[in-house]
Amino acid sequence: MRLVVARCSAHYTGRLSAHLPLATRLLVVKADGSVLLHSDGGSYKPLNWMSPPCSLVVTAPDDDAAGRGVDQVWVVQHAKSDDRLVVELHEVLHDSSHELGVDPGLVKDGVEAHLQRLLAEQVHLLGPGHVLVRREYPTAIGPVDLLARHPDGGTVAVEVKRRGDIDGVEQLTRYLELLGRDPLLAPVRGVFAAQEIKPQARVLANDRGIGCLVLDYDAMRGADDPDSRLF
Amino acid sequence: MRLVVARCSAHYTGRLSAHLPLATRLLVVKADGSVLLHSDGGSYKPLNWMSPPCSLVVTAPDDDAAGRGVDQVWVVQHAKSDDRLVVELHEVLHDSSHELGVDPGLVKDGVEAHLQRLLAEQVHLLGPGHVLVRREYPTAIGPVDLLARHPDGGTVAVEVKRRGDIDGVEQLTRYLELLGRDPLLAPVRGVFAAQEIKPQARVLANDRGIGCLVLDYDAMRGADDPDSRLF
DNA sequence: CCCTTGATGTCGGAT
DNA sequence: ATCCGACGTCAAGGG
Repeated sequence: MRLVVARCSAHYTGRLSAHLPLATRLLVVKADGSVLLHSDGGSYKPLNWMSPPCSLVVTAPDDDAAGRGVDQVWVVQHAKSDDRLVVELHEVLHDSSHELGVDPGLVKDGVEAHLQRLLAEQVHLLGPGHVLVRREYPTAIGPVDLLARHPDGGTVAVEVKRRGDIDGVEQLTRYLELLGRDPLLAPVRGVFAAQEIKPQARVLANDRGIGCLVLDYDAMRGADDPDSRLF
Repeated sequence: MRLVVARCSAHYTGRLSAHLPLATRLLVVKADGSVLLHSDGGSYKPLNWMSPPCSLVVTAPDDDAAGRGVDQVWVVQHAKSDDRLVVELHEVLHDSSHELGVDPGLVKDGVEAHLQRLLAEQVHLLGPGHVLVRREYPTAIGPVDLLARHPDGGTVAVEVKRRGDIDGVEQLTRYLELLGRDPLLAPVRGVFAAQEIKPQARVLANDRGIGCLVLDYDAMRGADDPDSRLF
């Protein structure tokens, strides 16, 4: 990994065209040739970048560029598309290289898949007497997150989201329409389950006769395994 | 901006919990206190990070951590949520600070707004005899990208996207339903215009009687102003 | 390999 | 401030 701090300007052309005026920025060149241009603020997204696979070629400036005070020109070309990033470095304030090695990568916990698994284990949260049929119940238009038997007969289709917005209700609606035609399943009720349900989503769900269930992730995780709450 | 290269491990807790095993990484501390942990590969997204507003506190390791070889501990706490990133630095290989100043920011071109403007100017692409009514035609549920008069009478509502997927067709369908009730506009045809139209979106559009128009951005830009193709 | 969905999405504009 | 949609979205999982 190479770290360069320099006054620079940049042009990107590809899916759009973009230009960065002259300013002092951090340039990161990773081992795979990818390049990031960061300013001293904002979030983790670089001002400009090139994703791998790509190649970096450093050249001397032409006469015109040299006249504008350019010290060196970086041309970063994507290997599979015509995306191209051209950086003009005017003044290099820092330049160092470092051997980092391969990263073991991030270990995650707590995403939608986990919520889905927990609700499958705690299907009683849908109401007493519910029995899980299966997770990821397949349909022609994609898998339903959870399918359960309703104690009064019929079936309950559950869409699980971390944050429940209107799209999730639309998605569940499409499933319900399809599943409702199956005489082995009908009648099919719908439940929209999420850690947080947006008001608009709740209104739409109610309007369509879909139930809403707010999931308490910490409580569900605690019920699943008290020890795992420690971290 | 502070750049540190160090062997480190990290824990994040917040919207999820995540762990980074010990490895050599780049740590970037920006002027606003935000922190990025980058490996020497992957994309522009860091392995772990904390977005502003947040505060960084560097402390000495406790006895247990010191026993594991930890040299210093960074606690990065988000100011408005309970998101927290804890980094244990085992060995610092590089540490430098740099004054970058404020960045003037990115100048973009070529997004959906530009496509919309070009199609408004080249409304003949909808077919001969079409006349533009207006861009951003207001409705109760939001503005329609383009509204035009059809040569055979009635109106054409156009949804413009860079990449046309199923959501855009749904959006246009809602507009058509609403606009069709207006006797001054009816009958209202729909056209889904995008640089690229996904097969599923095309099928759905056809099924609903909505026309599909693939936009050639370069050609439209060239027709608009040949010089602007140079960059 | 293409397609679909989720994301600690991020980011910007409008309400 | 919140809500909503676009993004050079990226990245992972399934057919």
